[in-house]
Amino acid sequence: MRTLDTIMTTVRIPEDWPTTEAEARAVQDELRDRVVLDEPGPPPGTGRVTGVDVAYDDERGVVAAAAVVLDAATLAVVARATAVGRVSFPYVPGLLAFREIPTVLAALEALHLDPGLVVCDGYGLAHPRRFGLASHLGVLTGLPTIGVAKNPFTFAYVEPAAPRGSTAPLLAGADEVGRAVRTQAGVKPVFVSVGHRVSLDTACAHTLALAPKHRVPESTRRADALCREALKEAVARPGARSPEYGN
DNA sequence: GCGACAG
DNA sequence: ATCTTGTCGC
Repeated sequence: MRTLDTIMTTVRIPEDWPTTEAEARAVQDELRDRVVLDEPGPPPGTGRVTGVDVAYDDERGVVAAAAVVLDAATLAVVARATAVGRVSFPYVPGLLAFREIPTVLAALEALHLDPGLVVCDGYGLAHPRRFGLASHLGVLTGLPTIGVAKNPFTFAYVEPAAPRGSTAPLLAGADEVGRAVRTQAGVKPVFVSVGHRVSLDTACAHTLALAPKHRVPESTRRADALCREALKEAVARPGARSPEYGN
């Protein structure tokens, strides 16, 4: 048995990618009703779960994404892919998807296998316009997606009880837009929301199953480590993959 | 108008 | 996200 290969690719930002905040918000308003909310989603502990994450070198305008596929039952790594490109949008709260999606899409496509449930680092429905990164990625790919964030963003939440597995609503006014999930006893919860084609209960169950030893899901931890590696490599050896990172 | 604000 | 040393703990 040899080391698992990592597929590496580069990104080209679409010609019609939004340039201004107004354009980006318009895209969100146009795509938001394509989110599917009436499917339960894949059962936890079966099939595949894929973590995606992105790392940046804003000085050089370089971005790297990683997609790591896990066996949902064992959490063993099944496949990995990375993509490197140029930053496509500045960080603007509420518009994170426009900064992360081109590179994440390239990494997912490079996988050449069904990713199963995609776990994003950020939010889905818990978003000012109910269309965060996870929902956006779901609509673009048709894949079931969820968002697991490390911070409550602008939302209010009730502190979950101390035991692992405790949950409490994440609130936008009176609406439960997500859930605070305690993945480790006595440790700050993570904030789970529905992306696309998955129920909130299923999203929370997957999150708990993916975090048996750490606060953050194993999928996200693996993707985080891999995209950082890819970014280092890309900055150290520009053009090693293809000229100008594809752009 | 001012501050807060996923990554 | 990223900048950053040492340090306590499994």
